[in-house]
Amino acid sequence: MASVHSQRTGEELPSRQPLYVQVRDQIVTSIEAGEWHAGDMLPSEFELADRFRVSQGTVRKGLDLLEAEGVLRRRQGLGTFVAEADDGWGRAELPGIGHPLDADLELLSCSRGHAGDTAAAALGLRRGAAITVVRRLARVAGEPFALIDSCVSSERFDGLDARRIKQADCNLRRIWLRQFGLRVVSDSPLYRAGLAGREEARLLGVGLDAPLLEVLRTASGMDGRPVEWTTVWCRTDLYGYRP
Amino acid sequence: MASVHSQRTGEELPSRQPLYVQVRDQIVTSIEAGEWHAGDMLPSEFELADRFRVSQGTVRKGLDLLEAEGVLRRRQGLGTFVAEADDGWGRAELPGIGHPLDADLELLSCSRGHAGDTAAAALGLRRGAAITVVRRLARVAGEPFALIDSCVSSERFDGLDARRIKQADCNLRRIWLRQFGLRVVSDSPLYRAGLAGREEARLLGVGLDAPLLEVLRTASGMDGRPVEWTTVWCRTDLYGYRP
DNA sequence: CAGTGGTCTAGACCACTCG
DNA sequence: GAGTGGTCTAGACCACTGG
Repeated sequence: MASVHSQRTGEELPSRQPLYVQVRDQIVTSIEAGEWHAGDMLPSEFELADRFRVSQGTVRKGLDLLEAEGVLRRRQGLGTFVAEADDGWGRAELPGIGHPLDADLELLSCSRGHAGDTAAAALGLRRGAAITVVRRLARVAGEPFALIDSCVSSERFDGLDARRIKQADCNLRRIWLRQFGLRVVSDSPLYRAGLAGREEARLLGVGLDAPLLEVLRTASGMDGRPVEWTTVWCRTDLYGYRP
Repeated sequence: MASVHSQRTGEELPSRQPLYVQVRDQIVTSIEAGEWHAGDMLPSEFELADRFRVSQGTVRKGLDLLEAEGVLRRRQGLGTFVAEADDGWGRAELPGIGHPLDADLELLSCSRGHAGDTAAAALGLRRGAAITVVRRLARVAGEPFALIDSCVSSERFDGLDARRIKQADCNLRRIWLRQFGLRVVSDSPLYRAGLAGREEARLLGVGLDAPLLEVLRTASGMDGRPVEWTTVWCRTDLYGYRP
């Protein structure tokens, strides 16, 4: 990797990235291309250094980035592994110091629509652009906990439908990665409190006007551009929400 | 810093920390001891390397940690600077992509009490231990936005009172640092949604049973032990909450 | 035991900021 | 130009894991 241009097809990227960032990007690209799947062990740092024509320390710095982003997991004496794509909707947790609880995801709907002002701004689309809205329900111990609406550009994720989502166990990030070759990372969310409307109350099993936690978040691809806009409506009478 | 024991007074810490962690700890200790204050420039990496008897790369790794924790700020060509202690209660932000808004903090009360189960568990104290509760109000553009209750051990923060808090512009972290020589970092918060009680409604200027965002968070010292337990009640009808 | 990641060093060069 | 942080290298040794 003596030079960016010698290995890239000729696109761009902000002029000149440090080598360790290029290493990071190359590894993400390889994962997105299907060279390594979730659970696979990556070549050793020295092998990667050889492959990318950089020193082992530079490879390590790139791997450090990816571990911090949750893309890789490393264990001393064992190796570096590709992490399972986390759906990233959040987690339920008991307020008194406890571990995150397991939740089951259920697909409620997958429908087409047009971007309103908020969604368009969040996704960098023009107002009225075609979007696909995926509505899911998260259950904890069988009880409804969160209603999750995710919006993506219909153009970018062409062919996204209920069948595919169910096949992927309702894990959207897994679909982005395996079907569309795109690994995303969640941005920092914005939080609000609101009251349950008719629809939310029915789906979450709470009374009308019950207090609900609203979590607003975008997720961006490796290039930093937002590709997913998610709103979570969360009842927190039993559990708290941990990002 | 050939050995931990040669420079430590003989306490403990998990057996044997890496050198760069020891560098990090030494620097925090120096800041807490008042050697460098907020805004001060630290010695260069090479000077620090000389002082700690390690290589410049090891110093850098320690500084990287501190920058990630928000303790230091570094600017290429300029130097490394001690960051202002951030109070860490959070920030208000307009839901449609915008910057965090400035908030004014007002002290409502500073009172003594006894730890309930939650506070005791969160702070690692015994139930009923003496605690000091600081209640503050955050205003955005003059309008009440958040009610912030912070609990600390009265024993550890002996002499904490309203006068000191006002002198520090209601920035508690600044007091922990300057008066008690302790720099803390916020842990990941837990979120809930609730309804405004009589007290919260009055102070925040919302109606009874208005939806409020509840943020629960501990903050821990350099040694990882929790020292501050904060609950934020936040009205989010106008702005969102960003951690 | 061999192979992995984790730490540490010494030295080089670059990019930025200021006077 | 002098001084700073940012990147990169090559090589060494340690600590952990598995067979």
